[in-house]
Amino acid sequence: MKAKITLKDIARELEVSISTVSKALKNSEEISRDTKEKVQAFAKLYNYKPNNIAISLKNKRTKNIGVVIPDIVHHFFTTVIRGIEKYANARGYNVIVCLSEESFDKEVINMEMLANGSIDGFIMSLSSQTQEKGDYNHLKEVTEQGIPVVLFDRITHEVECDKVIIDDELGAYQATNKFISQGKKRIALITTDDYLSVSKARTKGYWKALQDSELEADESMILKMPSMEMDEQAIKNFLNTKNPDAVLCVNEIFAVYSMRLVQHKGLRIPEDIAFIGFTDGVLS
Amino acid sequence: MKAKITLKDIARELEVSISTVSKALKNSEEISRDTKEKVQAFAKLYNYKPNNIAISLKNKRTKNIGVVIPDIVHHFFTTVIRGIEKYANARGYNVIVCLSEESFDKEVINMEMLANGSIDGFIMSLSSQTQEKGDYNHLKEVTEQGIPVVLFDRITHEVECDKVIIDDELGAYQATNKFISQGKKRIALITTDDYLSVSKARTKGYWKALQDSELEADESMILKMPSMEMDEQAIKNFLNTKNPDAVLCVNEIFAVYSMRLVQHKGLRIPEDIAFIGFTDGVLS
DNA sequence: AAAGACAACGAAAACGGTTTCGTGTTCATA
DNA sequence: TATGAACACGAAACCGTTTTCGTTGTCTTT
Repeated sequence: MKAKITLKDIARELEVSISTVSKALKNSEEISRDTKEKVQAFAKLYNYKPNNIAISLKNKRTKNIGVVIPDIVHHFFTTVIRGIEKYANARGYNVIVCLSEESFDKEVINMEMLANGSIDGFIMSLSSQTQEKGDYNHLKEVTEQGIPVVLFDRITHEVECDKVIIDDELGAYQATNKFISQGKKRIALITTDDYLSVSKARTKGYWKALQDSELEADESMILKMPSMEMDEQAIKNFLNTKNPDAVLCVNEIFAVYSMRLVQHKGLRIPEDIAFIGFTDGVLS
Repeated sequence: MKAKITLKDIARELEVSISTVSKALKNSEEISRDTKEKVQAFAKLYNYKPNNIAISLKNKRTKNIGVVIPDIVHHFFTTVIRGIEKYANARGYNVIVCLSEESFDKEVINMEMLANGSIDGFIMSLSSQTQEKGDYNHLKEVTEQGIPVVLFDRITHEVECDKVIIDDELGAYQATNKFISQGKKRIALITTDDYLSVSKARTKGYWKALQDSELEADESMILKMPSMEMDEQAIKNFLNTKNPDAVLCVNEIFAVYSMRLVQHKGLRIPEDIAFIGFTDGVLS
């Protein structure tokens, strides 16, 4: 086991000072050609690599970026991580991934851990519990400390920071309009509870599209699932009693389950009943 | 913007030395009750949190663990990450995720970055290119430096380190036997090239099961896809010419595509043609 | 009253770098 | 010959901690 070599080691071996070694490796003008070559050759020979931690401490920047998301076994979030990682890596940054698992407490703890010097900035999507609770003090604290935060997808407007979202309201509006223009009359929506900002926006877009049309917007055509857990029975009942000819689903899962249910009933898709589901993941 | 407070700040305000503050916060016996209370109260008031980087430098451990995987938009790998993250987090560790994107060079670069002090250990699954190339020097180097490495799923036996795998050979063997016991005669295998250790093991298990049975093992019943890219035409041709009554697929994707193809042909599953695919992901 | 014990604290080194600011040579110039 | 650049290098501070090893002052003991 050969331990990592440090500036001090090189300095001792070559009988120069640490400062000289440091400068030589940076190709500083102050160091003579001779010395530089000697030092650089030695460093290469022993495969010297500066210690990231020491540099971080000195420069007060870690070249790490913290990504905090509610869930990782999820096509959307992994796609985002892949994008972040690619971009970050090309710029010499590393990505620290923390999972809140939809829990407020975990989100807070994770952020506090990372905020104590481990990262230069956050990219995050809020946990459902956080959105439900409406408590964003942990976010405000880190921004007040000067740590940049970027919120994506599950965001809040109560914190001053950059945000990146897809226009859920517009998307739902357009999807619903598509149904309308196809002559669908009984357009249902299957969504989750409103505490998820995306669901809320999509519901809003759906509602608006109906109000802007001749069709009447009917609260009872909306099925709000209390959690992300699948409740086939609830969907079944809903579809049977409301008998829609078009269904907008706020996510893939709901769409796929619903489609299976109506297929079992012998209905044709999309002639008898049409579907649009959000996010174009593996299931689609 | 209120900057983070340091030991030095507290020491200055309270007119004691840095060492006293440090000890007081650690509830050291050498510090008087009075001083400890004063320091601790002040620290709490100003929300003092020690700087992770400084501690890392001092202790020579980062409480970070590096996870290097080939791909993240993948049910299996995300499930693993979730498991790692959960376990790590409970022990105060953070997870740095690096993606090799199946590239040898990226894998090497990522590991070198992390190995310079950023992490205490690696958990990784090899990129396909690395397995193809058979070059594991980057792994050997970090282990020689005393950095622990754990390989999972896509492993190699050429590096001395802990490994965690599922018994792919046994799994394939049992799956193939299941087909045989169901009376299937023409059992095909759709796999990738052998450089992926998992594919190799699964192919071996398939082959062994056939040899152990009365059925003849026929090389031509094995379709080797040269890459992970889907080539529908190749599968189509294969299924048409070989006309199997059972197909073992080394991954979900192959299975789903193949099933769709035969469904289009009007065959019944599993009566006319049965399928078994590895990994129980979203697609399944 | 001198000596030792003990309590409470501070100085300084260390982790591994970067960077500012000397300092001692050598050499050309007035 | 004295002056001053220019050159090549080293000392030391600094980043924020931890930790060892003094150094005080007070109190007890003989």
